[in-house]
Amino acid sequence: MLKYVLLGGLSKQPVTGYQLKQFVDGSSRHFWHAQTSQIYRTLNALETAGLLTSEIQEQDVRPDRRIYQITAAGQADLQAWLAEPMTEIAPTKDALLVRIFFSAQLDKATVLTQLRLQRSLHQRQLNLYQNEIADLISTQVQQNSALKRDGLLWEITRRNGELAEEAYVRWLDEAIERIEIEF
Amino acid sequence: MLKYVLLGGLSKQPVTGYQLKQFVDGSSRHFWHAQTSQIYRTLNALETAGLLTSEIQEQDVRPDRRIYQITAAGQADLQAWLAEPMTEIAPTKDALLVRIFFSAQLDKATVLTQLRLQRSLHQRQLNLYQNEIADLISTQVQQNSALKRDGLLWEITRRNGELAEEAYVRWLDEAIERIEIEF
DNA sequence: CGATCCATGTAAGTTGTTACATGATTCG
DNA sequence: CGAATCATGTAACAACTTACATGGATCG
Repeated sequence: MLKYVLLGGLSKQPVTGYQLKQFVDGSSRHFWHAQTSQIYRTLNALETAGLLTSEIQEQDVRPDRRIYQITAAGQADLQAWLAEPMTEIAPTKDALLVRIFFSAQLDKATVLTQLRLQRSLHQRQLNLYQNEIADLISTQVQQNSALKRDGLLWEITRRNGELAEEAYVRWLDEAIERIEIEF
Repeated sequence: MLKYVLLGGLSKQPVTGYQLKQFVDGSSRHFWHAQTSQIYRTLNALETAGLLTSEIQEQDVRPDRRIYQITAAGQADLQAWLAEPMTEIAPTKDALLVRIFFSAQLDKATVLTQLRLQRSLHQRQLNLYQNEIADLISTQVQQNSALKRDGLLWEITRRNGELAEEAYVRWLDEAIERIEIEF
């Protein structure tokens, strides 16, 4: 799966591993993430498989860098994967839900502190989607009109994050209220 | 993390690996899941660490089974973990969002088919939360009044699934409409 | 009589995390 | 002058997935 995130990130222009890491920490952070070490290992595997090539670009000021470029085989693999119908829904792994589910022995104050802290974190994430990320996408599209089709998809992806965080914050508010009264 | 799901599943009564697998495929499915093989391996590790013990129970009709029981050390470890404040939000990994983000080269019909299929799957999941899972929790609590505190937490966890799926379906409806018009 | 349930695991492989390692440049 | 940014990786470990393996009992 990281494979396709990287191929996707390379599908527009050749970039470095470092730039892909920034993509994974930035734009793609809310639907896929990875550590630097894993990115470089996956890039090596993709190069071995012939889905991308790389070459070193020497630089005077900054350290030399390795530029990765997607091959025709890589593009074909990516497009085939993108078109594959998904017959399942994405599984969730959420440590907060695990904790809540088993928290019957904890005292009320501990549970409430946990939920309130999460509320502030998710509220901040919601603001990020509504402001910084929304602005980023619209400036990107305005600067390059060739990205109109991409821009729509980025906006749709962003909107998923916004709606998901909205629902999560609403759920936390509900949960806090119920715990206060019934726990 | 699976560690705590298993300790949590064992915190009420001793059960078998098979029953834990059913728990992981059932009630805990929407916040944590695992394969059978991983469950048995993790149970071994937990036993080695002294967080649980096991003994074989012979059965006439059915195959013999190994019953796992949490130790005092296991209970302490679990409670300490439950009380730990979470300073980050759960990261998302969603292959549909990866696909949508990079789908600019695909044709409209393929993208719409993808989204509509996902809509039907998430709608079904939403119904599950609203009906089967809600009923399951309320019958469990009615049958055993000692589970009132647990029942509230289970219900809160279920409600997270319901709100999340509601938001996801709403997002898919929005996305389908925008793609139909603007893509 | 075939599918499903009960019940437990091993082996091999892939994916992901954490820690470590290096070193120049630019910004405040 | 210290922190952050640019830039790339290795090593070790932990977590997770997929495939394989077995075999009786029950249900439709």
